[in-house]
Amino acid sequence: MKNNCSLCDYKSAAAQKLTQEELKHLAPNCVTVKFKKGDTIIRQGTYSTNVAYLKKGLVKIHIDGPYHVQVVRIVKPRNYLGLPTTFGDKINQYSVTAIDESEVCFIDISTFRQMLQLNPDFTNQIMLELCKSELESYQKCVNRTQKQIRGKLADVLLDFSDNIFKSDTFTINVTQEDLGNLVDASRESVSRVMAEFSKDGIIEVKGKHVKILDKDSLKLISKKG
Amino acid sequence: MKNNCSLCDYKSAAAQKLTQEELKHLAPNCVTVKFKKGDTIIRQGTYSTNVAYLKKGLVKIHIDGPYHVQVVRIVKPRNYLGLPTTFGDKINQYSVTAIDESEVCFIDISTFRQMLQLNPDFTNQIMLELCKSELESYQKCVNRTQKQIRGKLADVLLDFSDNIFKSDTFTINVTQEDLGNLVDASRESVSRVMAEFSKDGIIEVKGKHVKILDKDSLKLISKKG
DNA sequence: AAATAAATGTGATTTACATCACAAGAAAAG
DNA sequence: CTTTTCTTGTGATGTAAATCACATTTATTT
Repeated sequence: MKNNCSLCDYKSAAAQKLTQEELKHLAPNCVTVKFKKGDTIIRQGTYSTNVAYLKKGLVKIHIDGPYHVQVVRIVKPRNYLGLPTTFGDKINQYSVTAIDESEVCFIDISTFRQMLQLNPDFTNQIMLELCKSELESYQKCVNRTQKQIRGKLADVLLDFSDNIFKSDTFTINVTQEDLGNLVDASRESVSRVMAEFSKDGIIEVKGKHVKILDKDSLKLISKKG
Repeated sequence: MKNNCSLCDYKSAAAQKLTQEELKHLAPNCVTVKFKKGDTIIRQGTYSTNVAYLKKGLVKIHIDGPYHVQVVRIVKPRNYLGLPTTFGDKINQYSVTAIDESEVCFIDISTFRQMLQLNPDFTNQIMLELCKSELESYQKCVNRTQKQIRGKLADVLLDFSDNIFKSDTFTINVTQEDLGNLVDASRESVSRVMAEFSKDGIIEVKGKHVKILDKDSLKLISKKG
């Protein structure tokens, strides 16, 4: 697909720091690829050759653990997907899979490096994002290991509502097994807790469609476990 | 303390990319501070105003979790301590405490930013380290949540032996409570597992002094749980 | 539309740890 | 050197959540 990065409506915060000149140079060195639900965008263990950037859709980042997969996080558009794995290691340390139909822009790594060399504002923004996501991953890990399932599921529901879908009603295109892998619980436990939340009138579930009825209760459960 | 960064024997991989000129500029903008065992180097919740770099000693990075502290990791010299917390947020998102007597170099953040602007090799190295540590934190989180205590303790002992002390005998200046917070277990469980490892002839413990007798067993336990 | 596969719901059972409770050692403070 | 505080060891008890085992519902394929 022929690109014109200058006109791209989905520029990252970092790319917005680039000059017209630099964007013109970027255009021939990146490709946009569409993925269907369930498609693998990045596969753990393969060589990482490009920086991936999510323009549209929704994806999950996941790692093969010693016993089962762990879903590290759900990522929404306007975020880079493979920065640490592209820069930090030649081999991808995690997989990325489309949850909804998605559009990903793959940027040639040496071109990306050139941008870093040329434009300090760009670099600064990228570093900021790297740092933020590292801090976030520390915090997430603490919650994962210390909170119990009810609290973690409440967190996830709040995250979906507040950050990802920005709405009290949303459709989660992931199985309960995925949710389990996201909060380090078995799918049975997820099922039970979701049923409990429903029964208590905190959420309303119709298939994959979720409506949050009582956000305050969720916040309380998130805090108190 | 008056600095001469050019002559510094503890330069980071990144700082080694700096020119004499740049090092000269760096010198008046950083201070080296000594810390005794138990001293707080960075305190979660306070403003972060400097980049911290560990020259000598040993420190732990820890976060206050919802129920108890989590020791994120033990850091050995020639590593930055506060990059994500300094760049990613105005407020420190974690604490750093000296485990052994330590020397930390505090670098003024605007000077550090200048280096990033001036020297792309420096920047590249810093970014590499950021990415690596993010990947590492993903991996650690997976292990933390999926392995059981025996496996996690084996990991820690192997990490001490292979990476931190680079010796089969070492002195861990941390309590079993700390070890518990490092592997997400109670201090009682740590005590029990250590006793078990001792009984099985895998390690020899005399107070805080540990000798690894059977590394292969540890590796096996690390893998199989 | 029928057949097959995938995802969920729910009870019964098991388990790895936490927590509690207290004893005994080791360090630090007086 | 003695007292107090911190750290460790070890049993008994409790518990959140995994696992097992099916039943049932919802998708997908043919």
